[in-house]
Amino acid sequence: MAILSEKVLRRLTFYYYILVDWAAQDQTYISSPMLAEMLGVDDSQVRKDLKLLNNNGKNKVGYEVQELKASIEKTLGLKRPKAAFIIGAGNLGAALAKYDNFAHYGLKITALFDNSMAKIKRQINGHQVYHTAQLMTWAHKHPAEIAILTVPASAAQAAADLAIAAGAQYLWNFAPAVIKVPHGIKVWYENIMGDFLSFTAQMPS
Amino acid sequence: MAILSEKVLRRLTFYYYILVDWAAQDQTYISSPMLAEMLGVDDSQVRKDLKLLNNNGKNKVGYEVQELKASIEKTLGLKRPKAAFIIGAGNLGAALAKYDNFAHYGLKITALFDNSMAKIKRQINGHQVYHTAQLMTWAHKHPAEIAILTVPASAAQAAADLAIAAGAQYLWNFAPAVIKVPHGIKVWYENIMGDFLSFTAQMPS
DNA sequence: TAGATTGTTAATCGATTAACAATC
DNA sequence: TAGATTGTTAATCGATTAACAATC
Repeated sequence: MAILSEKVLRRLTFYYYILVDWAAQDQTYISSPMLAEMLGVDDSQVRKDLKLLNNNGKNKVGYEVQELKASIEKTLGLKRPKAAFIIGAGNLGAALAKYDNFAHYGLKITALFDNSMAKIKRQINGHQVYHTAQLMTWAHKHPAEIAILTVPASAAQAAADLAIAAGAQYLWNFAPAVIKVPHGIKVWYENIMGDFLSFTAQMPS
Repeated sequence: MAILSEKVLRRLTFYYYILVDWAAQDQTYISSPMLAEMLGVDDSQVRKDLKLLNNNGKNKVGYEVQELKASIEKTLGLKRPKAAFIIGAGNLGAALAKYDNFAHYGLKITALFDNSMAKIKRQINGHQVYHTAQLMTWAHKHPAEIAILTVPASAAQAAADLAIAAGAQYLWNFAPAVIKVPHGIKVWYENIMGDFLSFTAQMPS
């Protein structure tokens, strides 16, 4: 299968949300114009996207809901287990550690790390919080390919460097900061504050 | 000023993060090749973006850091106060209510609302949690243009309908669900789970 | 001055939309 | 059958990159 663009992947997740809903309501088929209307995109776009996953629709009725759902699950790797540690045990880090839904999507949180002595030794939703100085040793015993960075902007680069040294190859960065990483390391900017700003920038002043 | 595309706005937030950092280090100028390198985009892209804000660079030295920072702050409306209520006082809602940084970006949380009796009457970071049945009355006295939806997917549509009835025109939706809204209402999908899925879909299986 | 940088136009690239024959 | 829908190609649209004269 060809590599899917970020745009396509993002739409796939929206199709998926809708399919989960339709499956729960025992709907058998869904058509491209229906999906298109719900997402606000063109229906030919939907058909193209689904064709990329080698799904075939039926004329007059559309696509089989269960089949399509399974196909997106496979493409997005929902069944593939992935381990991650969290650096930054503040509010956001804790919220993510409490978010049990991650497990449904294949993500397993191994532990949290923080610089603050006040936070270590606590447990959050069954996950232990350790001092960052222990991360290298921990990651050696519990390898994780993903690091979740929920630190302040000023600590983001140091956290990224540490995560990479500990073997993480995918950084999910929630800090409002641009970080520099070696070639081959992937960074996803979960730019919540930035998203908010671009959202509100649409408002009339 | 022309309406800025979502792509441009997103880049502006990244420039902003860098400028905050450079300003803190008392740097006077920054050039487009420097910004481009940090963001991984073309330098002509940077110059185009900055030109959209009517910023003028100086040959040989680049752009004035403080001036550019102020200009982006103005464009993104960081100084314009905006009120929001949160529907869903679970972990994510609580994390957002605790995130004091919002205030720096002009967002004021007025209150939280939840369906669960167990959660109401609590305070989170000084913000009161009320029952959703009280939202209409509350919003009448404390109008807010933004509603932050941090409910489970199954409750997303109902929360959206309620928020709109209460006068919100901008919905910041953290629930993994596609919602239907009347024309004129803006929705921003903060698709954390979806972002994670598109991120990990890049991984080799 | 020489050389780095801006501002801007033209070229390229990729994503979205339109259109329509084929299908059941 | 008639009509809704798929699958796919062509056309359009928008965003990114390349190129370079002008500048200080």
